[in-house]
Amino acid sequence: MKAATQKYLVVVVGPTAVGKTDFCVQLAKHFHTDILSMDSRQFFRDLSIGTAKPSLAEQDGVIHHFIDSHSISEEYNAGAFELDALHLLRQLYQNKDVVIATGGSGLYVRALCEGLDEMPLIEPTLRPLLNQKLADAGLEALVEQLTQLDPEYAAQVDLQNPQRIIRALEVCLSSGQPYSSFRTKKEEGRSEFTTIKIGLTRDREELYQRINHRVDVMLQQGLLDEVTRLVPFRHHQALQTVGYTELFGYLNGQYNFDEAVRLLKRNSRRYAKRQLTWFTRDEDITWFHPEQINQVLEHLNTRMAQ
RNA sequence: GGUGAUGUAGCUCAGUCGGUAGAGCAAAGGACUGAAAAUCCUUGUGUCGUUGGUUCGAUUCCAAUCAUCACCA
Repeated sequence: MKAATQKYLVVVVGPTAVGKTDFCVQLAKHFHTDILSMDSRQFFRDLSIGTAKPSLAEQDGVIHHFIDSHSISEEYNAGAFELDALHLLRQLYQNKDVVIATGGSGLYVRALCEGLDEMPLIEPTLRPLLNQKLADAGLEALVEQLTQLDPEYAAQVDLQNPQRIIRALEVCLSSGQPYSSFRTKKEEGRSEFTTIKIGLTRDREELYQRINHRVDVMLQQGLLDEVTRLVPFRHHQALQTVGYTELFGYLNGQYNFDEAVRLLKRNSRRYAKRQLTWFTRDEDITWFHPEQINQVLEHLNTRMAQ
């Protein structure tokens, strides 16, 4: 019927180092289309080696969006990404039927595929204040404040997680309304395009070997130099990142270089585990091994014919 | 060949004056609505090297044996 005008977003997710980049470049070439990155750290121009950002050679002529799109001094977040990415997709769909989106940041993937609830603007001075209160008065004080402003949310959040509590308080204090009143979970979905989600995974042991090896390669490529250059910016949110924090610790003299490498590998493995925890919960994802490109193409054909 | 030490969780080790064991690291599982590569929660059963002996009962004592290490020849 309207198959000719149907638009598709092929979403490829998976843990770090599983092999998404190479896989997606192949997919993009097959569909003669672009890649939209959903990776919360590859946005930043000054973070390259440590984020395993695809080099120009690896991009192999395929246009990658949301890579090198921001400066580390910018505060970027999942809500802004949702708006920017949707805007870009509308442009791309003017002359493409398929776009590939890939990344490992679960919240950003959700923002693009499902959409986040609309939230009020936040008064930017609040977060520093609340962080100060956390340091001075402790978590209990924040919990108490939240219990008064939004008892409903207080009953369901992890009350031991300061970031969750502070975010909720930011919303409550900025808007004068409880955070929970905005969390309507209205299942927005996307009417403009059809999303097909592909998950890439490997045996845990194989994945961990790849992670360990990739860290060694990053170090050979000059990760330590990259991190050293970024020391003046280490307090930016963009640099609260695996690969950077461990080497900052070494440069600070907190431990020796071998220990930094050990921590870097370990934290990368743990990050991969967290990604898998997030993605395996998503029942819309169909899982493949990165070498199963032909099976994936078959799967996509079938889905697109429906 | 002799003497001594060691052999307990994936790794490094502690411990049980005989009542089947616990730390650190590693690891596993989970949560997640604008900080998300962030943040937070939970999780320790392992032939106590092997085979015998003593004992109501042995990982703990004794003997033999194997392995590893050190020293002496």
